[in-house]
Amino acid sequence: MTTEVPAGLRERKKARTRAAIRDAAMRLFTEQGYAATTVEQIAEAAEVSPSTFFRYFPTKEDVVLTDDVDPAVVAAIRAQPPETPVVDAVLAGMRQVFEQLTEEEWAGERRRQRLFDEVPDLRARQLQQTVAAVDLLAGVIAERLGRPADADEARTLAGALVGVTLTFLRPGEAVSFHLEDFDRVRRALISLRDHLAPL
Amino acid sequence: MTTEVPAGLRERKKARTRAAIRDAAMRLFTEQGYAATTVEQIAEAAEVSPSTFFRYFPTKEDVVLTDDVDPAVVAAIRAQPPETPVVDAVLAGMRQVFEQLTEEEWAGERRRQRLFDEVPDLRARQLQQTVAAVDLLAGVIAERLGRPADADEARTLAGALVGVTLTFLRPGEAVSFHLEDFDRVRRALISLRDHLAPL
DNA sequence: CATGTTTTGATAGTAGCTGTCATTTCGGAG
DNA sequence: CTCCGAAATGACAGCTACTATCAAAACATG
Repeated sequence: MTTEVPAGLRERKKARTRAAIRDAAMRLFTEQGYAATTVEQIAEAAEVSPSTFFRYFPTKEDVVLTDDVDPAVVAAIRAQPPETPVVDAVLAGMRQVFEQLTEEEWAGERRRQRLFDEVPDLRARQLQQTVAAVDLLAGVIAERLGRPADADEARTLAGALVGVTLTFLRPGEAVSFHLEDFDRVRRALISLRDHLAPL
Repeated sequence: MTTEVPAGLRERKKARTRAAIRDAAMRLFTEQGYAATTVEQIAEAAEVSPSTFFRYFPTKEDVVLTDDVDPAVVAAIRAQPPETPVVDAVLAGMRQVFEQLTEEEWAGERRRQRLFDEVPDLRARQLQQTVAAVDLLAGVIAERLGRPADADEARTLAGALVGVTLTFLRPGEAVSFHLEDFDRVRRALISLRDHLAPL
């Protein structure tokens, strides 16, 4: 996402090492599969010691689990004009971020997604991140509604939105997230509203 | 839940062994913590070999992850009169199942929940189960709506309902799920509906 | 009781992850 | 440029979850 070049030589080398490890790992994962790739192999391919690997990534899983889009989405939502209704602001924010992704970033995302679909452990972890995203989202929503951050109202809306989004991000689903998909989400939300009418 | 006594001696012994392992594990977990308890210790406490442990539970995590309530909820929803609106049927189904739990079962649930709150790995796995529950729920909802099982409409509603429910089952929340909590969920859904109105 | 099947235990091995400590690499002060 | 303190690295040892294999024991059935 936002690629800021850090100052010190040390910092830059660290960033390079980190990238080298991740690139090597992703390459090996796609070549031979996740389970079949050992940390030792990754370390060797990245020309570092296994110790160093674990200094950069606490677990083998974490190599795949770097996610910068969620915070970006939150920022984009926050940037929407305050008179926009909450749900529309959320949809617009998501849409903006996804539209700005470069083709290369999309490719990386797709590779990651494929790994998630294949490796149950990774999938479990990703879900955890998703749930964390609910908190983030609930925070922004609460802001917009002028409620305290832990208001039931905000948390419910966030939970429902993420729940619905999850529904469209299932394994096997093409995660393209272009205009047509947003229409689909919108339609889904409308039908949801109608089902809630009898309450 | 439904405790059916199996016929053969072999089956009964297997059930007993399984229970012994789980009981020993849960006891040790609460005594010394999850991470600090090794499979070897559990096996010893249950008077089986480590090999046997892994025959009964594929991973250490699975000892904690036995869930019989989700299917029960689905069955209860299915048992609601067909003229009841979907959302009400779901709420009623959940409520019935939770009301039928014995105090002992509640205690076990609470212990499990505490472990989930403490151990991130377990939490991740539990989430995965939750997502699987969305599928189950979507199935029943589709039935009621007379739609195909993979209809967006059903999946959306299921996703939203589970998402909202998740919101009220967070770490730190008291998972009592009695009448007052159901009112809370209902109110949350009503506010959700109102926020979806502008669409 | 004799048979075949299922369950179990022992053993050995792999790999993820942690901790420690000496060595190297880097940034800044003189 | 040089020296010094701090940070990064690598080598090593160790623990534990998990797998694979195979022989022994427990059970079911005739």
